Amino acid sequence: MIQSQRTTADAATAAHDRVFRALRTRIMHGDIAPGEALTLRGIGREFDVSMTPAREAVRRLVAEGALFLSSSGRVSTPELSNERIEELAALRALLEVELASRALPRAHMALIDRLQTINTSVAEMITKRDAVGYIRTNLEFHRTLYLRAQAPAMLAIAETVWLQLGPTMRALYGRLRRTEPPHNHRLIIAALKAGDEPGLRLAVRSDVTQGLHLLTS
Amino acid sequence: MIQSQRTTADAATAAHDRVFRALRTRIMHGDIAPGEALTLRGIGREFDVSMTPAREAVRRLVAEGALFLSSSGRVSTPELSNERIEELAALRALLEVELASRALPRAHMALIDRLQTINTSVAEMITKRDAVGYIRTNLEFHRTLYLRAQAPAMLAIAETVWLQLGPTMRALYGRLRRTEPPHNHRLIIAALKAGDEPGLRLAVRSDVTQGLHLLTS
DNA sequence: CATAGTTTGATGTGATCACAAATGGCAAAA
DNA sequence: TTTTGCCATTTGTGATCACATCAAACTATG
Repeated sequence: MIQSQRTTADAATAAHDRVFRALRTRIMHGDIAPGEALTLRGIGREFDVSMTPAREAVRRLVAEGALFLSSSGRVSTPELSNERIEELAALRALLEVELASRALPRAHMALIDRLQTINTSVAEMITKRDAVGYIRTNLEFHRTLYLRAQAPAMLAIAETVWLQLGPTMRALYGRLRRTEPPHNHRLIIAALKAGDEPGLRLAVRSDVTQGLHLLTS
Repeated sequence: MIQSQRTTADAATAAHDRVFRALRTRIMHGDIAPGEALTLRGIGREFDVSMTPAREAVRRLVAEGALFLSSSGRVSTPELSNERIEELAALRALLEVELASRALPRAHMALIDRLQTINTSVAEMITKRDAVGYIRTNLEFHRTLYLRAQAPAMLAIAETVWLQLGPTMRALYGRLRRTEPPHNHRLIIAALKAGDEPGLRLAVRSDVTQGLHLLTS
């Protein structure tokens, strides 16, 4: 087979973008362990593309902080120091409290219903001890809320923070053995219903930083 | 000439990284106007590399939001809407107030002296009406302060925001005809000297958002 | 003169190749 | 047994090419 590339105007996305999106979702959801190595040829083989699109996807992910590039050019998921984890958690708190606060005046009943539905899934993942599923549904909960903030740049930055924390969160929650339903999520929903901004800010901050406390202990 | 690539262990940085850094600095400092188009072959010709490193550099910059990628793959600097500018300014305020606050307890006299020196350059650029020089020295002022916060992830995100605002700031300050010295910078320095955290937060916020007000008016 | 169709040049994309460096395993020596 | 040196394989990098697409200039037609 020679030169059977997809055309750019194809219904399907360009190859490098397809690879990029797939890897990004995988990393954000914690499918890949911290420190796990990736090779360009390996990525190319998996997605049935040459090294070129694989390299471009990797470059984008490195730029987002989702992948770590060693001095010799080898790529792997990052192994975060405790200081870095604390800093990223602080960033989440800073950004997500602001996003939630901006979403509050726009949060109508339909949104709250949807959040409650997602929250059911989150609880289900916890009881099933499905770490990846928990991370995925938990992020979906947060993203659904923040989309209402109408702040795309801020949301994009929050997502890159999630991305950097992805592999570490997986390793963290994978070790965790708890079955409590998501208490803070219910506080968030309650504050949304009540239009209670200080309560909402506090609930979001607690939800975001609770994972950190589990680590330092 | 065939296969005369630099080796990765060379003293010189890899080609794609060299191109990336050069373009990034250019964009952040406002050397490139909003909406200006770039071509891979053009970049390659300018830096004397092939399309491959040029493409990788562009991919990284697109991932950082420094460049806009049209649906047909053409790249250009972004033309920001007013909403986007306001959002990015809000992000700057959020992040930089936090960074300054974290730097405050670590700010010793040597740092303050250096900030004052940089501030002299800033004032000089203003009187010379050198827009690019003003942006460069102004960012140097902020970066010098925030480096003391010991929060690399947060500083990195603040820099990507600067990057996105680069071309627009240039267009903005280029139109601007003012010769006032940087008042807010002096407030920042005074607050640092006094160890006055609320004053510092306010001064940083004012400094960051004042540019916005010049736009909306 | 204006507008629609056409064509030519420019541009991005992905595949493939040659090369240098790094990595890991293996063997030989202490 | 441990350590050191060497070699083969793997891996990233950059150049080059063929191709599809796009944009702009140009031409023909009304």
